[in-house]
Amino acid sequence: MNSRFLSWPLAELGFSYEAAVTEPWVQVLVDLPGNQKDYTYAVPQGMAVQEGDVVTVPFGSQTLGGIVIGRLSQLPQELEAHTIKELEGVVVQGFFSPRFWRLLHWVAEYYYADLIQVVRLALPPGLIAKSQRRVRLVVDKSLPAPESQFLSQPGREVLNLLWNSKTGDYSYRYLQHCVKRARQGIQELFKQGWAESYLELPQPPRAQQQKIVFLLAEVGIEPLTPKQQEIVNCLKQQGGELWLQDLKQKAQCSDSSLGALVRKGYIAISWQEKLRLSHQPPVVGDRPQVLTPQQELALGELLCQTGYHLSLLHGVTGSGKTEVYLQAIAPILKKGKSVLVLVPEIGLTPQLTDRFRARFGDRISVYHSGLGQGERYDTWRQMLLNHAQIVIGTRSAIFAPLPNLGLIILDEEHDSSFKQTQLAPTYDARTVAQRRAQLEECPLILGSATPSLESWVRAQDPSAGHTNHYLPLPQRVEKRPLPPIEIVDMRQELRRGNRSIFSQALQQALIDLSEKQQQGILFLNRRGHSTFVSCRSCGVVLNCPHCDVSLSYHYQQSGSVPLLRCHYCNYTQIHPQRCPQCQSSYLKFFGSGTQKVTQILTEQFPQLRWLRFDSDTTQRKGEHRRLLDAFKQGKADVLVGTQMLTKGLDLEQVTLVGVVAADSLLNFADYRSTERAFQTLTQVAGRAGRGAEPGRVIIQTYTPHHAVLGAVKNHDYQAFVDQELPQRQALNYPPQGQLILLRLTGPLAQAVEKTALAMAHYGQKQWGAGVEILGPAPASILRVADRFRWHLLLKFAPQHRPSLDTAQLHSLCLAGVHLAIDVDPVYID
DNA sequence: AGCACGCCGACT
DNA sequence: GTCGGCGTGCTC
Repeated sequence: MNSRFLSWPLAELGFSYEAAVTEPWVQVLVDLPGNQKDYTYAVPQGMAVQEGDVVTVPFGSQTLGGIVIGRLSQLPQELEAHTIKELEGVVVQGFFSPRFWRLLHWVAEYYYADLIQVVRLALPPGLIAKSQRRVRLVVDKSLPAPESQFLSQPGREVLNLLWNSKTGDYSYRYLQHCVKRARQGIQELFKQGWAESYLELPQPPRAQQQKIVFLLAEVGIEPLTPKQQEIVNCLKQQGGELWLQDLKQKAQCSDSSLGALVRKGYIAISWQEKLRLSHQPPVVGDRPQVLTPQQELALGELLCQTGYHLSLLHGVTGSGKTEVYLQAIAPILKKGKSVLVLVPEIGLTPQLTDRFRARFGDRISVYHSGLGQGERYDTWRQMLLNHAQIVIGTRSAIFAPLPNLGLIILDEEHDSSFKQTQLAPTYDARTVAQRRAQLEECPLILGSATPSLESWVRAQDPSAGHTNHYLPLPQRVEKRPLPPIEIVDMRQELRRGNRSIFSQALQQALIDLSEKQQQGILFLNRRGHSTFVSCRSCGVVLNCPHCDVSLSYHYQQSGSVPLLRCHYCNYTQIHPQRCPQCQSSYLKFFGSGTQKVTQILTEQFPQLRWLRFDSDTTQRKGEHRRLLDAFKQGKADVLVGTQMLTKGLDLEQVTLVGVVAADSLLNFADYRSTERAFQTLTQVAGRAGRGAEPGRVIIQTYTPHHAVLGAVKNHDYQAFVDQELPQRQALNYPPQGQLILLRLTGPLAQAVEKTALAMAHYGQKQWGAGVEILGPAPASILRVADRFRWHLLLKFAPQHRPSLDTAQLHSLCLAGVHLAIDVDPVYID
């Protein structure tokens, strides 16, 4: 008997035997790429199932893996009982530990996201090897072959194939690829009782395999349709073999057209183990270094922590935070526990991973979104093994399923890439890390030269008792000085007749650089050549057709076509010869980007060799590292780049840092702009003088008396806090108050605006006086990629956090309008 | 992911 | 009409 039949009467009569009877249905997140829904299954009698168990379920014609995300005592209304299938079996019990499961629930609740979206973050793609449907002969092969006149053509072909194979057994899929209308043929064999279908049990996860497509022939007997020809051409161009996924994307085709090609014998599809590319260059082993007294002090404090603790390691640039991490990790590993290290971007910090690897060897694994599928799966499997290890990863690695966690470290904790902005859940790895550390009862270390105000306040919070610690490292290692910072007033340069983008001081510093054979960095936060193009005759500015922003001018190299590109939606067009409005040929470029700076360098300082380091030049995988290695080996004198330069690069030979224009950092409109400007400038300044030679920093600006510049110049974090914190407190912004941003977007301006107004109206009634609603207001750039954007900002004291009814909010959205809920937003644009 | 379904054009 | 080709949408 089946538990469904036993349970129904109870449910219908409204009995609840909660303690004695487990719920008859479960919600299962099926392991399906891109699937957002959960599916309901019946629990067979005698099967003990819990949240977090990995199960196999029948799904369509296949058997798939999934994870139980909830139990149901009642069937959802829209489902009919007879459509519900039973769970097939439990593969692993207690796959997520109860505390990890609680973390996921907490994240879903805090960020107003569906549990399913959170669970997905913690699961690797291809959770379970899918079980295969197979067909095998059940006739005795020592007897003569069965009479096949009862069969149709496909039936005969299938029988033939099976008969001639050694085992009389093929996968359903293989038969279908070999034989036209194989389905029909197989059915006939079943009817005759000559064959049966069975499920190959799910294998324990094996080496990750992917489908690969081989080109067998360019010309064949059967003619091709244009679509098929296109696929063949595409495959040929790629060298005759390509991963199925890539081919489908490149040739824009579906599997039905590929199936046709297989039948015609042009291509073959098979499984192949995906190459794992994590062959890292070997690193020389290294040993713990002698610590400075300050490092010693901080480490001492960290080493005596047991249970949950939060420490802010506030170390100025070059103060040796990494060495403190390394020495804090060693005893944790000795105790047999694992360590999670989060960094903003793996690609930007190869030095950090190298350093860890040099110290701890193969106990390190790296986990981030840039990994290939197989690599990621392997790393993830590795993490489940219960031995002490270190995982270094980016934001999503905070959900790494490490059992027995002994320490979490967030390096460069101020970095905004720890916050997910667009996709739900809009989590902040810093916040999640704190919660996870509490649940795992382990210490958390936040490290930065420029801590976020939130973390700084939290670390000093007297009400937190003795769990919160502020650990300063105010000096650089080996008594190296922090570089002196000069603020240069560009208005005066102009008055003195210097129209160059380089001030006198910076020009002289660049000349010195080449004479002393030293290296320098030039920073500005604009890529491309010019930020906008305008017509001198009619004054028109060339704008993106899809966004309310100007197009940037990109000039790659002499010989290539100059382009106009939108930095918001990546729309690209060829730079026109003439003004599209008045046909004049006087188009002028304004605003400097990295390309223009390198161009001017070539003109004015031909002896200096430069490298450009921004998202245009580092798009290809491994390009970061290649550029940095080239620079380190002295193949260039100057590194010209954007924001990326600020992220923890440790380049010992750099003595000069020039900020070409600080103003674009100072003039942002949102409440964090001052904090961001302070962080960016301090970080980029910190790249200078990290080696034996002292450094020098030149910051060019049109607003030299801006208060932030004063704090940056004096390396004075406290001064920055003293200016900024009172302002935040006065207006109830974080860290005092809390924010939730409701982002509304849609293709129709009116619909978005109306929705925003309706939502504000609803909120006023619903959320009470403790919640201040700012807006609704159009975003600073109203239209991006043909979507209009409106915002609603909720501001409240932590105790007045509203409970948002997300279903209700979504129902307020007019047709085509999308709502994204961003809790603790970092950018409000 | 895989499979059915339905639409479309080419051919009996 | 029928068949193959091909995109779309559903799977508890």
